[in-house]
Amino acid sequence: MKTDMSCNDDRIRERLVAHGLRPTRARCRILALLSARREHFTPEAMYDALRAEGTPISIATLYQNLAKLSEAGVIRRFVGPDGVNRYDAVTEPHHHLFCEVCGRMVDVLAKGPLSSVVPEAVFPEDRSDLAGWKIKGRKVEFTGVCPACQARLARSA
Amino acid sequence: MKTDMSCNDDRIRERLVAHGLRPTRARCRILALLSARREHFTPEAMYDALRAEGTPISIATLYQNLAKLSEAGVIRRFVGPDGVNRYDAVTEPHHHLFCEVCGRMVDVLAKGPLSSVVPEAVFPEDRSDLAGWKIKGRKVEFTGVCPACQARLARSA
DNA sequence: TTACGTGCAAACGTTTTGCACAAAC
DNA sequence: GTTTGTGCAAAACGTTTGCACGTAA
Repeated sequence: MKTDMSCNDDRIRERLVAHGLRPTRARCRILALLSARREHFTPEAMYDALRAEGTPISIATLYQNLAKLSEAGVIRRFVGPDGVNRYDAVTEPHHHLFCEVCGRMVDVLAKGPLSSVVPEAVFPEDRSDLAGWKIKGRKVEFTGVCPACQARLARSA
Repeated sequence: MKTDMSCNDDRIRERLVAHGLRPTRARCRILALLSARREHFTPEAMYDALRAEGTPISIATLYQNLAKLSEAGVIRRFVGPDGVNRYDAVTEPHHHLFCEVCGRMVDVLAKGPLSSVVPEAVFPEDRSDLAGWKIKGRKVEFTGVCPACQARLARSA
């Protein structure tokens, strides 16, 4: 029997409180969604997913909370190669893989010597371009076609 | 004496024709602008720059042509970490450096062993996440503070 | 009870589109 | 002469804001 209209997952609730945010209904739903799947939702996709789950929230509340959660550091905002805003709940450093067919974006948590993924060739000898800059972050973003889309394309070809 | 209202630079004209595009006034101006400076213009910045040069084009024409030129492969569209569309006329592979203070974006044409820029640490052993994907592109994007902004900040501190 | 969160509707800035006229071929 | 590009104004899009009401502490 569920009498509480707000957070029913203590893990989620605690994560919010630990970051100084009230564990409200909307925030719990958003954070639960982002934590459950290792997927990089767009605001639109979140709106649809929450509605499909039977816990719809208004689009204004969604945006307001995405901003709050990002500021507080509970989630992370970034922009995909298609220019669309995306969010994730992951805190470990990782990079992204973007499917140019379906637009899906997943994590690259990995892998091997970097040179096997990013050829040294694109990074020639001297580094004068970086001189004088204070580098604070670096991000590697891969673009390609996901297994599902490859299969679908092969079938229709 | 300039009687031709369209392209007066043969290099630019030829580049357009080689890509199957008519060398119209607007296209020549856009491509000339992007070729002249090694800068990554936003649509807004291009609109202002063209107007300042005395060769204004309508905002609709600008967007229409940025789309055409990108499709044809004459210029390249990408999205900065701030989510703003940017364009460049460079065809060689290179990466980008984004100043989080002033928003300026410049090329990183370079440099040294990749590991000196992107620590191997962020790329652990196994590569299973990439399994099944057809990787078509990779982009390294650096975020930081440019020399000018560092100096300005140091002065006001 | 007081501060804060929510949802609606309206506003916003950016990008796209429909259409008449003009330029390129 | 036919096809394509241009510019205006209007529309569409994703995101933000003002405000009245509801919820958390």
